[in-house]
Amino acid sequence: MPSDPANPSVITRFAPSPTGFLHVGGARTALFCWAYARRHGGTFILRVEDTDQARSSESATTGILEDLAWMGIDWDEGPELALEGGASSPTANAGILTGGQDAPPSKRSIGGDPRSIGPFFQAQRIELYNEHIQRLIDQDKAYPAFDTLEELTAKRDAARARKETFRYIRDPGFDRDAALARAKSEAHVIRFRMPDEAIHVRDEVLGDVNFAAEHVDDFVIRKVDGFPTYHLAVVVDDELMGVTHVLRGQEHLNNTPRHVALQKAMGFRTPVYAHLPLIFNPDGSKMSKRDKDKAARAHFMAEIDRDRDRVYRQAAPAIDKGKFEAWLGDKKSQLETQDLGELQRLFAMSLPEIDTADFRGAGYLPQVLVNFLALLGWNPGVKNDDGTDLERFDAAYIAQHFDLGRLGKSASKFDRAKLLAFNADTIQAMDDAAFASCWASWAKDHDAAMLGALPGEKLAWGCAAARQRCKTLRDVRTVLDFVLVDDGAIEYDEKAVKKNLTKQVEGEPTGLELLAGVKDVLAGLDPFDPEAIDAAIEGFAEKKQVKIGRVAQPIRVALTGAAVSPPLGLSLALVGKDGLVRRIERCVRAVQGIVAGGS
RNA sequence: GGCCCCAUCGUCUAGUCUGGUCCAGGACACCAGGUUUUCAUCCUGGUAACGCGGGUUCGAAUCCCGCUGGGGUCACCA
Repeated sequence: MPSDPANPSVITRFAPSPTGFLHVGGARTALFCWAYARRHGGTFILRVEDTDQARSSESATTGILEDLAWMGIDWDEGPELALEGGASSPTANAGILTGGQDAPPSKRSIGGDPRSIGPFFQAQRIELYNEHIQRLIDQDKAYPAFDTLEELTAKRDAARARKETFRYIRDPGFDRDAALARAKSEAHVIRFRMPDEAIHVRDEVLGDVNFAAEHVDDFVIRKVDGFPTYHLAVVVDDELMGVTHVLRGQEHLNNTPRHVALQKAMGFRTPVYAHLPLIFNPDGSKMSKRDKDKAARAHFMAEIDRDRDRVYRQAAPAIDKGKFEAWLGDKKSQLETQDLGELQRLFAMSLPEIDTADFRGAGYLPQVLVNFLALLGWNPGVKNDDGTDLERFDAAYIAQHFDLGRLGKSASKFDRAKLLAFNADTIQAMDDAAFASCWASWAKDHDAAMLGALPGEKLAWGCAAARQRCKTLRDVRTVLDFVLVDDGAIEYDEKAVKKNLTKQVEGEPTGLELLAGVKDVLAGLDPFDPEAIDAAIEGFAEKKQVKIGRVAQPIRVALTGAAVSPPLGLSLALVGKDGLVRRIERCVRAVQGIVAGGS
């Protein structure tokens, strides 16, 4: 890893708050923080901002750490995460496919605390924050305040009614000693005494940004529950952990003057700031959990129109009926993430992907997501030999070339079609064996049914048959769906039957006749493998002096009900000889019935 | 509404700092052909953008101003 002499000790951090899954926006921030540290041979810290006691959870923390690791983002300092061993784990795959730049095989976990700067959970650092808060109070740079939430809300509403901006105004008759005495026995927050001066922020992406003094008020630095607010905690931790570069979303730009003022007041350094452009939905709205909720509701509304009872029956294992009804009935309500996840699995719905875990579940490859995310707001500015822009690269490339100078300023819309195309291209570039192992490890968690239907050599056949037809790992399910269908449950497409089985061509046998004929050839085949099957079908067509399509298409109809399937040899081998014979016989009977009934 | 940020094809963007090589390049999507026993893959070609108005200049996508539009933020959330 190249180290930059001008920046001998770059330290970056990603500091998620564990209130849910890792949002793609957060994932990109983490990626850039990681890449910047790697590029400069520096240190990347992961810190968990769990000062909101009510909303934080341990499971969310674990989920975020795992999603980062899945993308191949490893942190030098922070909570430890044990890596799954073995080449089949998603994490190991990420490493292999991104050029093996991740943890060496000997490294079984990421994180740690070599500099003794932890703990990395803010909830465990309360005393540290209190020391600094006390110092600010002692220096008269902060003070206790006793306003109730109701009072503040009332003032805010009043300001809004007057069409003015609410600013917290210190009581003109404020008496410091009295306030300190009162604070000993009364619930209170601590507010920072914002200096009466304009704040200048230098941002590596946006340039110079100035905030006039009157627009920043005395903000709370310690809540009534004793926990610090984000502003205080982030400033103290960044200083104590030696953070030199802060890369974060542009929604934080307006917080920066507060942080700079706090740093000045406490005698801290101001890190280099780089505010990253935001990421939106294609329609310009925010990418939020809500999108999933809305899509799911729309899906169910449509389904219920068709068959209400079936939907309720099918949903039953995932969600309480009352809860389900209440949610469907109230467009403003939102389902809990867990319930929504269960329903999604049960109904095999595809909902808009918002969180990293969504993309993982939908069958996107980690290196593709990383590539695509990097392109949202950054690009290497390099041409390929053929004159096209370089836009396909892996995490290792980003780690070697990422720089702040090439960050964009304007927000971008998340184009799933392009991500899908990238994913498809990457799958097309894999060989069948690599695809098979990649899919199998994914399917273990996300499509156990299909994995179970492909024992032994069928896994390789199935993946070879599906790969070229897949844009995501999940697509294997759609492509090979005919394998899972019961032999006796195939529904025949009318047009396909007419075109390929019953249509009469002067001087040639019908598809139905050819199908019946080829059945005997296939039934006697041993071994029943793709090569043998293809050879047998070819031989049969030759003997009957028809083009191969005249034989192939009827078989497809018998196999899948439609005139579409992966290559025949592979497809037939997947269903197996017995299944195939059953399907052909059933198809012949069904079509003969149609012919007899119709004439 | 106050404050702050942003503005090139439908979308992601190159080009903007260092004005001419740009009647603006690439990618995805879309459209039209071609290859293929089906589907898909694949190949070829095409449509398509400098938000508007003023400056500055011999010359502006590039510099300046205004307008318009979009976004962020205004919590004892982070």
